[in-house]
Amino acid sequence: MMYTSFDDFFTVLGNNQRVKILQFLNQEGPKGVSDISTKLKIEQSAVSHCMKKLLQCHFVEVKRVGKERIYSINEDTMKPLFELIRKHVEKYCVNGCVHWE
Amino acid sequence: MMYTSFDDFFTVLGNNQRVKILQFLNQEGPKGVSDISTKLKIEQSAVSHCMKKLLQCHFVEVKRVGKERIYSINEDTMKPLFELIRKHVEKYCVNGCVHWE
DNA sequence: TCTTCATATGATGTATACTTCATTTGACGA
DNA sequence: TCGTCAAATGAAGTATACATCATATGAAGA
Repeated sequence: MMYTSFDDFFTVLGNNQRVKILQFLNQEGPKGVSDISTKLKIEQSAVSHCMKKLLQCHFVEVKRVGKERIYSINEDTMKPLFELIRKHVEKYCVNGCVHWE
Repeated sequence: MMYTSFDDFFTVLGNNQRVKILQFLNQEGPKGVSDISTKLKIEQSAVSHCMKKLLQCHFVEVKRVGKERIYSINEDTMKPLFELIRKHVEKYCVNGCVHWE
C-alpha cells in the first residue's frame, strides 16, 4: 500500500484497532509494543502491523530505548483530530448510539 | 452496520469514494445524487449507498427538492476536519507522496 | 392513474484488508 | 558469542466491505 494522498490517511484511520491504539497512546502517553499488546489485548504481531501503518502516515513517532521501541502519537495532528470527533460524537451520539432516520 | 462509537466514524471515512464525495460537496456546495454520480464518475447506486452511510454518521444532511435529494456536508465537523488533514498532508506529504524510513 | 425521472434498496460476486502463525532481526547481558 | 527478550516481517486463510446489477419506491406531470 502506498500513502500518496488525502484519502489514504482516512483509510489507515478506518480500522478500530488502530484507532484504539491511538486513543490509548493519547491517554496513557508513549508505550512499547508489549504494553499496547497486553493492555488492549491485541496480538503482538498485529500491533506491529498496525504501528507500521500508523508510522507511515506520521500518526505516531517511534524511538528505540534498549530492546523496546516506544511509540508516541503525533500530538499536533491527533489531539485536535480526536477532540473534533469527540465533539461530533457527543452531539449526535445519544445513549451510546447514533440515532438517525 | 451499527454506528455506536468513535471508531465507526473513521470506518465510514475510511473509503476513498466517500471522502471524494465529501470533498466535492465541501468545494461545490449542496448537490443531488445525479450530479455527484456524473461529476465523480461513480455509479448512481454506489453514490446512494455512500450517502446512506454518510447520513447515518451525520457527515451530511439531506433535503428533498422535488424528485431530487440534495445533500450538503455538515460544515461544523467536516470543514475543520478537512483543514486538519490538509495541514497534515502538506507537512508530511512531499512530492505527492508520503516519505518514510 | 400511467409514465418518467431521481433515488434507494437488496442481493451477490469480488476485491481488500485484517488475523494469525512461523520466522527473522536486532539489542542486551551473561 | 550464545541465549533471551522485544519487535518486525512475510505468507496464507479468512473476514469484511465494496461494486454492480436488478428491482423497488416515491414524486411530479400528463
